[in-house]
Amino acid sequence: MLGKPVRDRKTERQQATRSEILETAWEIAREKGLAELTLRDVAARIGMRAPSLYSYFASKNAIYDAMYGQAWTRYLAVMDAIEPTLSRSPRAALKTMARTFFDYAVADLARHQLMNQRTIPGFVPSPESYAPAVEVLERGRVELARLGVQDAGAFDLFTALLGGLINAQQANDPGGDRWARLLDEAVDMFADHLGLPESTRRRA
Amino acid sequence: MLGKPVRDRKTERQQATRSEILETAWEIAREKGLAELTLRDVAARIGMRAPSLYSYFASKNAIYDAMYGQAWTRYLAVMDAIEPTLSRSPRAALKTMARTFFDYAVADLARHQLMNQRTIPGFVPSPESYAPAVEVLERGRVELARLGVQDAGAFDLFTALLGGLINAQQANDPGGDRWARLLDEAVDMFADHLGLPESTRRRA
DNA sequence: GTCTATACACCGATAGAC
DNA sequence: GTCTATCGGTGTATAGAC
Repeated sequence: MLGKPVRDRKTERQQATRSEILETAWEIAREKGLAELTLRDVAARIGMRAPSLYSYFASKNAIYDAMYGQAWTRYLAVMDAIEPTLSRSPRAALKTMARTFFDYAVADLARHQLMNQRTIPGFVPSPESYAPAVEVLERGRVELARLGVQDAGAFDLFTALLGGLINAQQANDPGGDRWARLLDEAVDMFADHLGLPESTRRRA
Repeated sequence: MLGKPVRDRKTERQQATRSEILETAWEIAREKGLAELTLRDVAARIGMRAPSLYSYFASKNAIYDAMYGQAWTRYLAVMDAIEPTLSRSPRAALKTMARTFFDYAVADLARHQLMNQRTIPGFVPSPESYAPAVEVLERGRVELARLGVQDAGAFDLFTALLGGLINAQQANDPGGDRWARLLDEAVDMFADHLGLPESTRRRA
């Protein structure tokens, strides 16, 4: 009686192939656009035929779903990295959080579309992949509460403001900074509205 | 020698059919979603076959394009209607403008997707159809300038804020009012930031 | 002149041989 | 597990019926 091996080489191999598929999918999405991703294209780049992908993912949407989960999970890691640097000043911390999310969104159009827009017809993230997105939001909510922003409506206002700036930047000035350079001002506007300490800069 | 008739019955008929196609396309988009629109479906509902539509529109995207133009042109009419009611109070006028645009966007999901999002892969509005959208923006810019908001960045901030609220409402609480009820507060926040007269309501 | 039938290339997905 | 073959769907091009 030899018992079960510690490592399951088969599932390890399976996982490696899944990762390879996802990596290739991201690559194509960045090159050609998220919607232009095709199974035949993904398969060809890794030396397979399209139907073989169904051994690793149940459908094309399942691939999108895994990508969605990856994108949000990776952003959780980004949040972990910046958390220690969050200043004691509420405004500075708000600005860092906003800037970090803004930059992550703007850095990869395809990823941003998948994470924050409904650009793939019929795609709805599974609860499993949605979980990290919820956690990002929840961490943001907690962090803002810590900074003195406890009102639920205020948090909704903050996310809408941030999302609006990201969207405007991506849609109307991709690659530029027309809305990016308004980000700090927007956060100050929000902070002023809530009466957070420090700064009172206004426009003429 | 009879000269050219005053009315061109042929182009009249052609125009009528074009309108019928667009009307049907809107109907399907509202029923099934903008992306689920198919030429075969449109054609079937008006008693045609799909290829026949090519006598009236050069492509499917040309249909989307015409719809895009219609949506923005109709909003111009909405602006005409509310313009006389715009109060002398800058804040009240801002709120009316914001609320009007918000309601128009939220009233028809498919229309909003077409007007304000890039949800159709590969669709880019033609200059011709883009014109009314530009005019809406330009009128908004002029109106805000009249109210004392002359800074270009401030106008960009306003559009981003408004767009963010609309987007959040549609994406996260369709049919509800979680972000709709923040609209007046958001406008006040913006107005406060710019130092516009009247009101100073704050959150705790 | 309008509309249709046909066809093409491409897509996601499935069935079954190996 | 990967393949070939195929299905039903799409947008679209074109030849020709009436």
